[in-house]
Amino acid sequence: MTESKAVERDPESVSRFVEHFAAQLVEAGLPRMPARVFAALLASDSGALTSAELGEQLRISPAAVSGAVRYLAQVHMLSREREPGSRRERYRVHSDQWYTALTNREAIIKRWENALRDGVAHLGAETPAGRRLSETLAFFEFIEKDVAEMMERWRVYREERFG
Amino acid sequence: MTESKAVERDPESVSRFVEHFAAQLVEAGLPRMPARVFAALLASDSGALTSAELGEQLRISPAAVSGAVRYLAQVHMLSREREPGSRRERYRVHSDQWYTALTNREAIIKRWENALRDGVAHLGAETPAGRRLSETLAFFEFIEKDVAEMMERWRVYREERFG
DNA sequence: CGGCACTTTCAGAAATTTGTGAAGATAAGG
DNA sequence: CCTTATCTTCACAAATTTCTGAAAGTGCCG
Repeated sequence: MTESKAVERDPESVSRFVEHFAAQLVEAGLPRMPARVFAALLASDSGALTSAELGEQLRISPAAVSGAVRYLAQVHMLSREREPGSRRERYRVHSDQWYTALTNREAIIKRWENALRDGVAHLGAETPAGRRLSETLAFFEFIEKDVAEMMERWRVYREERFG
Repeated sequence: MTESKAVERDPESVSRFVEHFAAQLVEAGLPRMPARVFAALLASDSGALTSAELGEQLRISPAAVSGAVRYLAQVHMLSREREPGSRRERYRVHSDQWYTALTNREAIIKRWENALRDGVAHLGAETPAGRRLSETLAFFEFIEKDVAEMMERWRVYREERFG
């Protein structure tokens, strides 16, 4: 080590990580601003930042912060906290919260399942297309149950490894 | 039943399903044209259609079909088949193929993991932010292993239910 | 080889999405 | 109450994405 102190938070280093990780999230389908805001929170020491801090660090307008935060709250990747005795709000990532959010394609999958059931009904369960749809549907139903169990296993594992 | 015959493929009915299901896929982040093409294939009896058939059914230009197909092939949601003795190509959904494609966020997750490892290294494993990143990384590593096992269970289950 | 039946590529028009500044709400503190 | 700090909403400019028609490949078949 060339540094004598424990690691200092080098803003540029943090920023590099934030932008890089955000880019990966964007590639996975998250809109740009929400991705950047989320990455910034993830890389913060406290796990929570104010709108002003986010705006400054990411060089974006309050309006952009507001929009990104609304998006993230909606998909449960972040929660809002009121700072008592101030109108300043604080946005936080709760680890568990966002794990579930990620696996919480559940709502989406539910709607896929419904659409598929419709399809089977309209096309006829005994047609080739109907059968294909049925199998797809069965896949999602299977996955859904199993994912729930998997998350349970993760909670157990996490408990013993991270307390 | 008012119809005497087994179910007839009512084009309008098929189209309704296709558009509806495609809409759900779009909401999950798939681009519009690929979603429509994929849904059309899913709802076809043969499970495979030519470019011309797709263009006609969806009322889109050959160029649009070409673009959508390229996209879907790239993410392994479809395979191309040459019709022997013709330059006509046939695009097919293989059931299993697209299950794996869906869970094949794997490639994406790999890159997330790498970005997170970088982050831990640069921010310091013993900082609060570093620890948060580590835990997130552990989550993905855990998930990854477990998803593989889950897919194996699905294959077994599918075998016995659908042959 | 040359025609034909398809497919892909490309440049640009049209639609959509994003981010901003400015104006409007909300509520704490004097 | 009025001021001030903070967040949200809105209308619009800018960037990006999506589709199309037209032109250019590609390779089967006579």
